Amino acid sequence: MASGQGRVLELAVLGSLHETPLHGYELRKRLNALLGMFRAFSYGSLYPCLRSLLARGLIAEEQPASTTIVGGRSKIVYKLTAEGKERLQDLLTQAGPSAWEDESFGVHFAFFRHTEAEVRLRILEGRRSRLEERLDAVRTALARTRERLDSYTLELQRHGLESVEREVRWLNELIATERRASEEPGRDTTSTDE
Amino acid sequence: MASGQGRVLELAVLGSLHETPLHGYELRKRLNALLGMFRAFSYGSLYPCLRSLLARGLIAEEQPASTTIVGGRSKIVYKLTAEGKERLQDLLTQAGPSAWEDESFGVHFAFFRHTEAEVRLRILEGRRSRLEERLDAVRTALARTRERLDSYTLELQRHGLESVEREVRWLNELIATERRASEEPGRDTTSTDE
DNA sequence: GCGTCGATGTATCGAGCCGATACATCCCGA
DNA sequence: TCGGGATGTATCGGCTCGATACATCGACGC
Repeated sequence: MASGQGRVLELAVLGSLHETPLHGYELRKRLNALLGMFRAFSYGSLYPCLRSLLARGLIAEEQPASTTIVGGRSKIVYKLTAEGKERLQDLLTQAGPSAWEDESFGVHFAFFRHTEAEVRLRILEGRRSRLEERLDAVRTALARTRERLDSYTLELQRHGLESVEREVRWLNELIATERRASEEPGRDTTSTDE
Repeated sequence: MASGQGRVLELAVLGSLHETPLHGYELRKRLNALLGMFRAFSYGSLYPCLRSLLARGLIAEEQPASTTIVGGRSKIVYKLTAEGKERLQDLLTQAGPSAWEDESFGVHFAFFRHTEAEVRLRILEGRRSRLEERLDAVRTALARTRERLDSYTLELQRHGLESVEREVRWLNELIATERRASEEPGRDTTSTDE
């Protein structure tokens, strides 16, 4: 168990490499463009993660192949191995708290294309109850202390509450869409695999 | 420099204790109610922080005082020292990137009541440019890869973009309000100190 | 030709922070 | 009376970030 390595980053890397082989620098750029609004991975976590994945045989270095030896600029291109693809499918199938917490939800969502419809639905719903829990907690706390709060604190609470409420509405729409798509006779959005 | 201890948590603790003395458990509850929507501090960072603050003389243990010795339940109540108040004023005056990043902005905002009007304005504006930077980056990246993206990724981007745009509009309103208040002749919102 | 500046690229280190966990006490209801 | 849930303090392993170091490449002016 010495690796651990934070399932989120692992999923993000595996998922990205599933599309096309990449080297570290480019991988980071893609990831941060993909998730730009939610999080930003740093080299300090990316490189250790790549090393761990390499050691576990989930990714492999791609030979420069006679064609690409132009400059000779050192560049290590990684690609997914068969085991890596299995592991990716595994991670994509997991619909637990680790899929709908703040830091991980975005990453899971970003790869929904490769996720089964049923799992998508469970993650969406899990995310929604997570947010509703938080909403309840804050609303309760707020009700007990409303008088004592100054206008800035109040405004912060109001803004936070509103943002989360909006995300819940967003999730509601997504869930409805998913339900409609899965019940619809003709079309199947799942597109079995790649 | 052995302490460091993450200025954000330090500010949060000092700011909370400025209102009233508290013990760890209660402190955490207040903090997480105050910032519920944005972050949640854990004991794993809170207690080390308290220890560090104690060692630096910024907070002190409060004697149970003859009145409160009812149960005898071990409980360590901390209060701000004079040095602690100075340090708090110091932290509240800092308007640097450390004040408007994702993790810290909420905390700074929560204590705006104790912050000078000028500093408030600079933090608000700093936060806004930070978000606008991010907006630019993502929009640029999006424009270059739009065709290649599946509908889920696109939806994620759209939602993220929209959320950040909303926060920018919120900041715009706050900034306008601040400006109006500071230019207004009669009222002064700053309320010099406690 | 020559310097240099910014983007590309790999990599590590210190330090902060979280989640899980352990342990103890108090109080309330079945 | 007994167990569970809130209160309360505390630590540990391990992940992650920000800063930093180092090297090469291409383009630009001069």
